[in-house]
Amino acid sequence: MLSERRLQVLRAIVQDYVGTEEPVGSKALTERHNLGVSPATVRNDMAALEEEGFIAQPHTSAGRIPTDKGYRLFVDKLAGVKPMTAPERRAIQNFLEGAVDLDDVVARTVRLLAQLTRQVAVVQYPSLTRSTVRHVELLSLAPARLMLVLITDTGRVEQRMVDCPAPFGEASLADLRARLNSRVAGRRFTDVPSLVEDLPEAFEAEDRGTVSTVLSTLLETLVEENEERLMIGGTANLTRFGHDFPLTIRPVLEALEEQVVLLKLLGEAKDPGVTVRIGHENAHEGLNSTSVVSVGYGSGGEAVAKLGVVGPTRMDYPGTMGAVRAVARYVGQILAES
Amino acid sequence: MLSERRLQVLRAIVQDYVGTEEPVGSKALTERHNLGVSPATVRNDMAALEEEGFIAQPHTSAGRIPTDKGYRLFVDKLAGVKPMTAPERRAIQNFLEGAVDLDDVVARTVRLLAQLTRQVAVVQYPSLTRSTVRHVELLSLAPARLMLVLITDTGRVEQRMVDCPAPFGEASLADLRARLNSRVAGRRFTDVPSLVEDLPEAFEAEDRGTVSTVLSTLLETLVEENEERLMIGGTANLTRFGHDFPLTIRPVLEALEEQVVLLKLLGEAKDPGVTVRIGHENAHEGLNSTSVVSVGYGSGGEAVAKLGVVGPTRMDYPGTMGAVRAVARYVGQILAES
DNA sequence: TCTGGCACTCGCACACGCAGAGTGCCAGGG
DNA sequence: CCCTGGCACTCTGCGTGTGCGAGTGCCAGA
Repeated sequence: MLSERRLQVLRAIVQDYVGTEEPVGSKALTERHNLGVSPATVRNDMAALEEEGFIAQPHTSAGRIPTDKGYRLFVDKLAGVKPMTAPERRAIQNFLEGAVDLDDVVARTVRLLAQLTRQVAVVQYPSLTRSTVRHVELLSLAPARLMLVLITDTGRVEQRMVDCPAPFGEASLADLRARLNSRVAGRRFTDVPSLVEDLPEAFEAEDRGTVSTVLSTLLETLVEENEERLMIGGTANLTRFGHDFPLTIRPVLEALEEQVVLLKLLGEAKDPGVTVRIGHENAHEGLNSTSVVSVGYGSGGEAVAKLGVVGPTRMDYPGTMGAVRAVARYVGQILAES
Repeated sequence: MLSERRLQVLRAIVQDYVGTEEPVGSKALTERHNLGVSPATVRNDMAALEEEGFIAQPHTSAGRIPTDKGYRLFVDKLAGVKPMTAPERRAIQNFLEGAVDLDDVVARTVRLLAQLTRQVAVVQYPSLTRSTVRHVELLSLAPARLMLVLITDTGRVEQRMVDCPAPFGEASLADLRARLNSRVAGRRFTDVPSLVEDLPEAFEAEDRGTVSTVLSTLLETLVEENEERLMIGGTANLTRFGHDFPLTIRPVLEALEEQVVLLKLLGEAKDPGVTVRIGHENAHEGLNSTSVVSVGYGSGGEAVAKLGVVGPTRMDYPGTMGAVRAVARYVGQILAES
């Protein structure tokens, strides 16, 4: 186990490196933080920390920089979450309250997060599986062609075309619409399959094919749309990455364009609180030199989606975590109100 | 007026510079293109071209590079649009045909354009104003709260909440729905206002307030949604920009995040054919070192939206223009079919 | 266990010199 | 009149060499 002072040294190294972006040496450390010991002692501690793999030196006779393992220790043990100040909170709230619809909420959240953290922000649209149905609408576009519209309690709208096996009369349509809504309105998506199972039986034989088709389209929508959408922003902040960044930035931009990758990234965060994945902890190798800070948010007590930021491993973890947590909280409030 | 040979020299300079990304000198020019004259002669021509502002040298005793004005002349007079090859056309068609809905069409188009041109692709969603109404649906969510859903012929769906001044019965709702659809279905958005003008008069006095509210919401949707959405992709291609690119890339990324800027950019292109805006011709100064190649596309003969690419001024104009034009054409076809 | 001292190691910035590419200009020839 | 070959000049990029400074590791002493 590392002594208390060595942990303090590590903390100091992380803080200084995050601030200056330059390897930090023993002398500078003792000057900027009053550790109460001399540089020589700090050097010994550094040697030990390096031995354990928490810090490394880019070249012999340069200062030390934290490794992924070092950041991990820092995040887990040495740093808390820095809460937002009262004015910041107010600003967040004001900014989000101006939103007019779900798209706008998400768009504003992305911009807000990017601005607060000065990093790349990623916000997942509220997921369908955990939300509830507000309304299902069926429109007849042609004799054997329907449009299915699904409206969720988070304000999301999904539409699907349905090609019917047989023409479907207006009366049957109205009947189906009414029955469908009385069963599923207000219910959770996960409950829908069992609730509509026996619906075709209530109809004439000639209509059953169409009813089944409509239902299976509805169920498909619930599942398929779990390839959920997300929005990203603040990519201009990537330019603050580092000096050598043509090489660093490219894979990151590529990864950010792959929605699948990002969704997996956010999905991996299982904690109820803020999750941090540092450098090589990220499965996708394009993101090996980045850290991802994410958290779930939701309209009720429960998380319906995730949001987070992607930035260099050399980031201000306490501040970023604080911002992410605060934004998630207020977005949740906004969603609950609407 | 410039002599024929001088134009050839300019063309050769543009082609070589685009290929090599390095200033091109008189000797290299005569070697790579058989102009039939000596380097010395070419030097004289270059001096003249520089005098006129078509080319410039980064430093004394370096080769020449084209200026924005040089590219402009090249695009206008010296180069055509390079048509896609047959296999390329087939590939485009196949790729786009797999799309399942409008979002998917746009997403695929973006990826396709980015891949073909190796640049940043921008695709505007088919605009509302020029498309026609397929269906208007009204749903009652609460006694005095309706949801208005608008479905366009391009498959786009917009929804709006409507708070009614008075409760609105199911019968009135069905009536309004029927009347509304019989008037506007299949009609152009621009025609809608005059078509629904007198609708409230057909209703009982107590319902007129609500009907008016619904109508004005509908009209608002048409106008307001002209803050149209768009999708971008291929930002990773920005890394191919140049050597000094931290400085170049930042404002570009910033500009790309401002939807307003991009929409204005695309909107400026008035030509029926492919439009090219080179370097400083772009109003937004973050894009002063980029060129924008754009074109309108549409489901019928008429353009309902724009798409294009953003890349360095040093780009392969004929190839890019060909790719943009071809993609626009096929997207139009796909939209017409669906 | 901490401290001060000391020798050592690198990386970085800067200066120098050289080779190569490109230019402008000029006088001569078709 | 236009083109050509030649010539002197300019500038960039690159490889080499040197000095400085920051930082380290180790050791002896408190």
